[in-house]
Order: sequence, then structure tokens, then C-alpha cells
Amino acid sequence: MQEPSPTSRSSFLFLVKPHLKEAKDLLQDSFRRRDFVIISGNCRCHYHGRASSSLGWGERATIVKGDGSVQVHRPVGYEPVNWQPPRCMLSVSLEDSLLCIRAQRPKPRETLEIAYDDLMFVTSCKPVDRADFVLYVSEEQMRDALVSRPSMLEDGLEVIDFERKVDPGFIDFYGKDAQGRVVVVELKRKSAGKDAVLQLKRYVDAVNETVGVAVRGIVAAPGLRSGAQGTLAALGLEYKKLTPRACAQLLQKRKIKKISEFFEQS
Amino acid sequence: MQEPSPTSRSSFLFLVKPHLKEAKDLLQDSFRRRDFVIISGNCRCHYHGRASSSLGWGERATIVKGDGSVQVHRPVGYEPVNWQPPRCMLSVSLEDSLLCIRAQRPKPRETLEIAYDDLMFVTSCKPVDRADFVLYVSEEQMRDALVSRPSMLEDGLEVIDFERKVDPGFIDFYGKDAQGRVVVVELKRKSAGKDAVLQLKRYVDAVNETVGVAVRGIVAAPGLRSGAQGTLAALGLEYKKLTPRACAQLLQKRKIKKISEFFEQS
DNA sequence: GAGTGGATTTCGCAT
DNA sequence: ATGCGAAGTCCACTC
Repeated sequence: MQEPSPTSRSSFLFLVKPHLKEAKDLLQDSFRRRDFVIISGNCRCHYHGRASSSLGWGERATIVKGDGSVQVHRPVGYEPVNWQPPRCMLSVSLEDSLLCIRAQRPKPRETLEIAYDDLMFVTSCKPVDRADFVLYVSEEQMRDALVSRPSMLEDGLEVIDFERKVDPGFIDFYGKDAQGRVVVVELKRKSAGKDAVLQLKRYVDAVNETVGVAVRGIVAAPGLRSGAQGTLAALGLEYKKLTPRACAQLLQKRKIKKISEFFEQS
Repeated sequence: MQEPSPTSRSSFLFLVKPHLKEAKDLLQDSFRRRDFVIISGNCRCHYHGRASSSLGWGERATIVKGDGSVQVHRPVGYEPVNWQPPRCMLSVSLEDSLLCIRAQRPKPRETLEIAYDDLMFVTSCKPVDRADFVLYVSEEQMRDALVSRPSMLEDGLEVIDFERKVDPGFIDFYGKDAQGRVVVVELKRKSAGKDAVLQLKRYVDAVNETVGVAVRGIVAAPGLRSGAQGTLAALGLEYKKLTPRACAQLLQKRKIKKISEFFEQS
């Protein structure tokens, strides 16, 4: 990710106000090449499959991607009015002075027909895009979420402190469970590895020396790398799945962005 | 719907391989005019809001609609990789030789930043589209669905016959319920009105004269127009909601397209 | 405005 | 292949 922008750009074709025949020839080639195609003009649509729908004449933009997905976009509305998921059979033809585009899917059986009688433009290209998409929340956000609602990890869990200083470092979340046992939570934004488990163990040991009650250690992360599984069990520690998305969603609902706000509210 | 195609076409602007400055000026005007804009080129994206995400450099197409919705499409994948729902604040600027497009939404607070360093093309227009979108299944499809799974209307309901001839006409669905009572169903593709209720009453009366058990009458439709409500109650008839989508979904799952197939399977 | 349920949901991961 | 659950779900409808 964040790799430098390539210096060479992929080529593209574009037709402005083309005749239907001209567009049909381009689209046939483009569909065969699995190009990324955008068609803008006046069209009507018919869909038959999981349901049926019809859409009268109007000016819309159609996107056909190399994976065989299709979407027809009206001037307003986030979602496409008609669409077809990937892996479609694409065909184009001229029928009764209409440029007819068909996208068929075998399973489930469904068909989308888009008929243009007038075109603003048609573009065709093969975009180069090898970047990784990364969706995340910060470890701080995860901690905020957990502090604002400890029950998302376990019923009856309550917060005592967070970022609590102990000898080996800082404990992300420090609380007590429904049975009154102390709970030490190590948060990880990505899948937790053996290093996270060992770090948690050090915290648990440190807490064990200072408190007189039982101490539980929990790794809370979106996943647990295979190597960490055995270590976790051997050290008597636990793992609880905690996804960035769940945390982000909670923070959104609660409208809590910072820990300070939590303490003001509670 | 299906209204004749208008003879005059709305105008559009088309920039091919524009300089960033040139594109910025166009986009500022387009955003102010609430145009329908498509931008194609090399970009990177950052999103912060309900979650956070980053997407490195790659060639993608961005659609900005007049309602303030934004979507960034990669070469493959039905869904946009980044997006913003309608009612966004849009802004465009030149920063560090990048064309930066910002789409901000106040509630929930979230921001999408799209930075282009190279453009294939930019188009801007104001499409005219006043057509109605109609999603439907035929009454025949609804009947097929109900026959293939009467329980979608009520547990224990069984089919005896369909399109059954009685004196006033044809009964859509004829069956018996869990208590052995005869059930007469009148299907409607759209919201049922008083006419549908009265028609059902005639069927129920006709059946009442020929059978010795209690007869129930049910209007099954996606909705019930307000006027029909009172008539329904006065005549001792019932209404059950039955949506075209539920029927279409069932037909799809069961892979039953025609009644004949049902009898072959049963 | 918040809450609820549906969608031609789509999509990914588990079985 | 199939089924189940999550999603920055979106969206329409109800309270």
C-alpha cells in the first residue's frame, strides 16, 4: 500500500456522441477484452430473475467491469437502480435502432437488459490497480470502545482502569468480571501473535503479585494467529474475538470519540 | 413509465487527459451546480468515520452525483471500494500537485478524501431521468409461490386447488387451514382495494353454499388501501401481507417457475 | 429522531 | 457448493 504512483498510464478509448453502430462495435471488443466500460446516454432497463423490474426512458450511466458486474446509475441515489453481480455473460446488439446490452447470470438465473437510443459518451479502458485496501480502527479506538462498553467482551465485565501502569508496561484494559476476578485485557488491532500472548502473561504475573484475588488474562483481537493458540492455552490465558468494525460501530452509536467524554457521561 | 424518449438531450462536458488545474476548475463548477460527475484516473483514498480505511495508488473511476453521494470504483468488484451516501459536503482543491476531492457528512461525522495525481478523463452533466422504477412479480408468480409453499401465508395452510372455477369467477387459491376450515385467497399484485375485498366476498359466499364447513376469506397482497380496511372487517374477511419480493425469493429458492413443475415435484 | 426489518442485498468465511 | 453472519451495509417505514 501507498506504493509510488506508476509513471506509465494505461490507455483508454472514448467515443463522444457516437452513433449506436459505432458504440456497438467498440462495446463488443471491450466486453471481449473484459475492459472497464462506462456508457452514458438515454436508456431503459428490464430485469428478470430473483424479482422483475422495469425502468422507463431516462439518462443514466452504466458501468460494466472486467469481472462481469454491471450497474446502472440514475442521476440521484447512492445505489444503482439496476445491476448485476460479477460473473455475468455480456452481449451487445443493435435491435430496432436501440443499442441493447444484455447481462446474464446463470445461477441464480437472471437477466438485465439495457437499451440505449442515444449516447452521450462511451469509454473503455483497463485500469491498473494493485493497491491493498486496509480497513481499520486504531488500538486506541478499540480501547475506547471496550471501556465504554466492557460487556462487548463478556457479560458482567466492568472497567476499573485503562492504560494502567504496571512493572512491564501499560495494561490496555483493567477490570473485574462478574465473579469479582481481576481481568487484564491485551488489545490488538490485527490478529494477535505469540508476542501479544507473552506480553499479556507478563502483565498478568505482575498483577498477580499485587492483588489477592484470581487474575484472568484475555487477548482481545480480530483474530489469533495459529502459533499463538498453543501458547495461550499453555499459559492459562483466554482469547476473545473483538473486531475493529464492532468497535467502530459502538463508538459511532455511543458518540464517544475520546475517553474523557466517557467519564463525563458516566 | 415507458414514456417516449425525449427529443432534446441534456448537454455535457468532457475533458480528456486534462491538467489537474483544468479539472479542478471544472469540478468546482460542477459540484456547485450539483452535476453528475465521473472522474477517471490514478488516485488514492482515505476514509475516516464509522471506521477508517486507506487505499493506495491505483486507477479508478469516481462517480459524484447531484444528491451529494460519492463512489469510487476499482476495476473489479460490484461494490465501490470507498463511498459516501447522499447529502455530502463536496469540495475540491489542489494540494501538492494532487487533485483532492473531499466529501464530508455531518451525521454521522465521516470524511472521504480522494486524491488524483493523473486523470484519464472527467465528465460532467445533468442527466434528465423522470421515469418510474417498477419492481414486481406477476399475480401468476405470486400464485405459484403460494401454491408451492402455502405456509408463507399461514402455518398449517394446505393447497386444495387454484384457479378454481366458482359461480362468480376463478378463485386464485383454494385450500384448508390447520383447523380443517376452507380457505379462499384473493391475490393482488399491488395494494388491494375495496374491489378486491368485495370480489373475495362473492367467492366466499359461493363456496359457503357448496361446502358444509366454515369458510375463511383472505386477501393476500403487498398492502391494503385504507378504504378496503373497513369493508374487510365488516365482511368478516382477513388480510395477510404477501410481498412480491417474498414470492420472487421463494420461487427462486424452490426453482419452481411454473405450476406444472410443482405437481411433478410433489 | 431513533429504532426496526428488508434487500434482485453483497461479501467473506466456515462447513 | 452451501449456509451463516457481518457490513463504514443502504434504505424505507414506524413510532
